[in-house]
Amino acid sequence: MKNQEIAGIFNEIADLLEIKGENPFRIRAYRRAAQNLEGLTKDVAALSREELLEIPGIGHDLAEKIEEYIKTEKVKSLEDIKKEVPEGLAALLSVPSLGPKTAKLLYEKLKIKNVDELEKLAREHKLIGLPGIKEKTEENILRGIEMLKRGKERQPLGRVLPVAHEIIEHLEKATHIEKINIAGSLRRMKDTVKDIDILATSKNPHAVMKAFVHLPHVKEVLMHGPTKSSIVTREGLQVDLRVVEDESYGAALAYFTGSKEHNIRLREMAVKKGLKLNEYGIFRGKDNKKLGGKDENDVYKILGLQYVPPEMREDRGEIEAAQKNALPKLIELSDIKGDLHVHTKQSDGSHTLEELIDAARGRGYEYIAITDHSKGLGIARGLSEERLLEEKKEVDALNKKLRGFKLLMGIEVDIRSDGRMDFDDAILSKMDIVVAAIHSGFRQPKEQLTKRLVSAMKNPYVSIIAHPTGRLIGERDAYEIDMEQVLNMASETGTALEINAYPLRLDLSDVYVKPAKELGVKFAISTDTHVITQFDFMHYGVSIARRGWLEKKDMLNALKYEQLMKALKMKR
DNA sequence: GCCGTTTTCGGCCCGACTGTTTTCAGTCG
Repeated sequence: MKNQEIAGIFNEIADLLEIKGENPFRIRAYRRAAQNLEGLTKDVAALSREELLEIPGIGHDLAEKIEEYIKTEKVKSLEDIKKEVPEGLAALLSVPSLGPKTAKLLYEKLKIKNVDELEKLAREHKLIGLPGIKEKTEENILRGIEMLKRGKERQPLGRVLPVAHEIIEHLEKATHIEKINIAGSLRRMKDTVKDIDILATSKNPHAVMKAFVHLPHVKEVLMHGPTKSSIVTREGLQVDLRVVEDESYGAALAYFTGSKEHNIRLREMAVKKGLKLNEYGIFRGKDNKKLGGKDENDVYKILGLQYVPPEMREDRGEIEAAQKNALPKLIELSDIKGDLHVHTKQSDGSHTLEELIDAARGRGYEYIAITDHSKGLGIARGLSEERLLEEKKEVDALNKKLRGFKLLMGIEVDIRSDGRMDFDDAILSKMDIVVAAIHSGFRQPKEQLTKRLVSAMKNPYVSIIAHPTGRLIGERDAYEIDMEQVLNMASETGTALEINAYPLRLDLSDVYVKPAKELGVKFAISTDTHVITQFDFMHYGVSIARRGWLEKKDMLNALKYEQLMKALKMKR
């Protein structure tokens, strides 16, 4: 799929146009088109001109550029702008506090073409004296460069969310707050986030702001205003806090939850209805009468929309669906009846079957699947055929004793580098459930990796593909696979895909979950638990599922035990 | 550059904070 490449090109054009000081609406048109291409489930290369024009934000001009790129691997207008804007200058835009106007100024006056040159001249205080630049601006640019170097990559959701909760707890203790909530991409539960946004109401915003910038977490105060402040924590996370009146809390929450693209669509709708929408409320245009804003749902209701859950607010079609009253009823944590990927101390887990059962029951589950590693994964003490069958005996015995709870006997079978399963079918057929996964050969060519997954899915006993892309956020990129082929094959063979809830994995990513659902693929959200506290990661997986528009009916482990067993037998 | 139950031309989301100004531009979200 060339979708991402073309989206990248449109974003690049937007960056360059920005430096050129072009019409901001034209720039936005490129960005919006890029965003829509990224979220597109079909391959643009396979679309006709008419179908291209149906994509929101794509008109004749951009459709032509898409076709041009598919044919020639180039977009001439981009090559042309590149000749006008010096190479590397666009990279200056990635420095926080430095925008297109300043970038252009720096190039024109000082011939600065990249971040290194910028840093050198800023340190030598050569920027001071340019129009609109004095000591403070120079300091801010240097600080921006530091931030860029330090916090380049986005942080995994699972690392940031606990910090956010901790800060909220501290704030509530330190000062008088009425309501407080997480907003931003963290509330949308994106798999990685760049900063923490918090929204609160209070009778005394000044006191809240003061308490905030003096929290023990604070390493640096970036901004300290009467209703809005920003700090950097010792972990290097930026936290923005905004305080609003109770009357505006809902509108503000909607506004600060974003996404930006979702908000822009809402405001456009408001304008068309003769209304005005901002973080203070939703107002009638002619006399500015406030129509709502205390509750978040006011905004959606008055715009004639269904309430859109935060995880869906990405402008990936949720607004159109909400207009038609056709939003899916998203899966919830309470729908989850069990965990289908769990390790014991037989392989690389830390607990006995009994301990795992207790922990699972404590979380209200009806069942869990025991899926230790297979023999090929020596490093994880993978089980031989004999040890596997021994474990199965134990599981059978426990199942006879247990009341109101079931163990599924399973295996996380390794998909070998040639695509064969680590156990033969005779063994796999004795399992209730088979979870297959790639654990090695991540650097094989795309074709080979795809072939391995396809061959696993064709095996009648393989129920689920675990962590389908193998990524470890911030540590290891996903291995390369032909995702379209994998999704099609999952649908065709009736093999479910795992949404691995381990915070560094969150794999399959929500970007692929939605297109997979549209193909009819089934899913399982699993924690891959090795230590019992990891059972609590389930909610991260549920969030990814919700971001992918999944419902209860899409999920294997939302089924009751009997239905689940029936579903698992269907493929065999 | 896109888009049209007010339009095929003229709109296009809105406000806080900072640093530089002396009324506002730039940046950010």
